Amino acid sequence: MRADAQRNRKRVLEVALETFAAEGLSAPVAEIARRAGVGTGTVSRHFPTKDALSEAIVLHLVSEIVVRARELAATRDPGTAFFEFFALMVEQIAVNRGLSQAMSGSGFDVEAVAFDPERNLLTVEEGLLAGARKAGAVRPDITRADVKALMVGCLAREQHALDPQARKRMIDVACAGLRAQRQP
Amino acid sequence: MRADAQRNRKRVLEVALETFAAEGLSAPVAEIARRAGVGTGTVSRHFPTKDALSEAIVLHLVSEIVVRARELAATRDPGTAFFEFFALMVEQIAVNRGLSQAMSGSGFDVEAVAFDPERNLLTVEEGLLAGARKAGAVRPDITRADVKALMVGCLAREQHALDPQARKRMIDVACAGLRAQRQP
DNA sequence: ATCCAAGCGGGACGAGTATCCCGATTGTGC
DNA sequence: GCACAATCGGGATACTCGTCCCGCTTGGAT
Repeated sequence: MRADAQRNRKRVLEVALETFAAEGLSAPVAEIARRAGVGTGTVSRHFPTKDALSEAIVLHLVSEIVVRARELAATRDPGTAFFEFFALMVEQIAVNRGLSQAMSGSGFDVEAVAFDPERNLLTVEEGLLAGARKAGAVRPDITRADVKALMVGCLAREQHALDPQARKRMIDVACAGLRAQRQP
Repeated sequence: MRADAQRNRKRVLEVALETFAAEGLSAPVAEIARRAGVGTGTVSRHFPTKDALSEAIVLHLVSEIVVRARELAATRDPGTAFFEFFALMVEQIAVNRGLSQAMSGSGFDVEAVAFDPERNLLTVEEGLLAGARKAGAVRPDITRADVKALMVGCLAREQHALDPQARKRMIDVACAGLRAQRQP
């Protein structure tokens, strides 16, 4: 691959990351091209479709989160690891409008991307959840889908106010719900 | 208004309700016209824009929910009233894809519609929440936006499985979080 | 039965967007 | 330097929708 092509590819990726984070997934490809200082043709040559572009970005972000999740799993007791992971996910995704949309379902399928063997977020997540369940830190009937749904709830909170205190409160409420035993 | 015009208006409203519930808010107007057996012109004459159509529908649904919420407020103790209202909202909205989208923010503004004086969902909701807070049934720092965010979370759960048991569990988890006191 | 305005159907139009294509340009091996 | 293939830019194309318009139809009052 020619050096300029490599530069352009990297630049498009960076700009797309920023743009999707700021404007959401509906940002036009032409806008990304403009900001990156290239033509639309250059974008679509490197990433044949818009989905291919978003996937490349998400793949990168997910792989970063997986690293931090593994650290948590290794250095904390099961309960703490799980709840810190929950907060970490929400904090990371909350500042990225594109990721929020993807999580909330109005976008492409994050799960499909997350199945990539080397970066398997799902496995780490399941491991953290299983550990927390076993340690009695979360109710035994909670599933991964429940956890994700609560994350989406925390992210939805951002629509009303970008108040960090409100975000913390939501995370706290969600975690309290996961922890509590079933009501009699 | 001529009798046939009245009939058509009603039919369009009914079909649009079903269609938005089943397909979501992105269902084309032309599709609604087709199902209603009328031309697109007929739809846009009765409802000048697509938003006007969705608003008419939401207005109707909200007014129904408000009636039931007022009943709850009148016949239950504050805590029970609030939690049953929470479950009621989720159950009602979960079966309507259009409403779910509107709640999750990827649509028009439900809050604006809900401000309609005679059908003020917000007031009832705030009243139920205040009552529950005062009775010590929910943590004192919870706001209406927090409650809505948790509802969105419960609705997000539906994307993975339409399992009624999972829905109940999510509602239970969310309510437990609202109830619990802040972690030390 | 007649008339005519209210109402209707559905095609025209325009906006927004992703994708493809091709003539112009530029990096790179020799 | 030179040649040429890889790469680029951005206009052309195709598609989906919402909204508007206009010639035809029909309800309902007389």
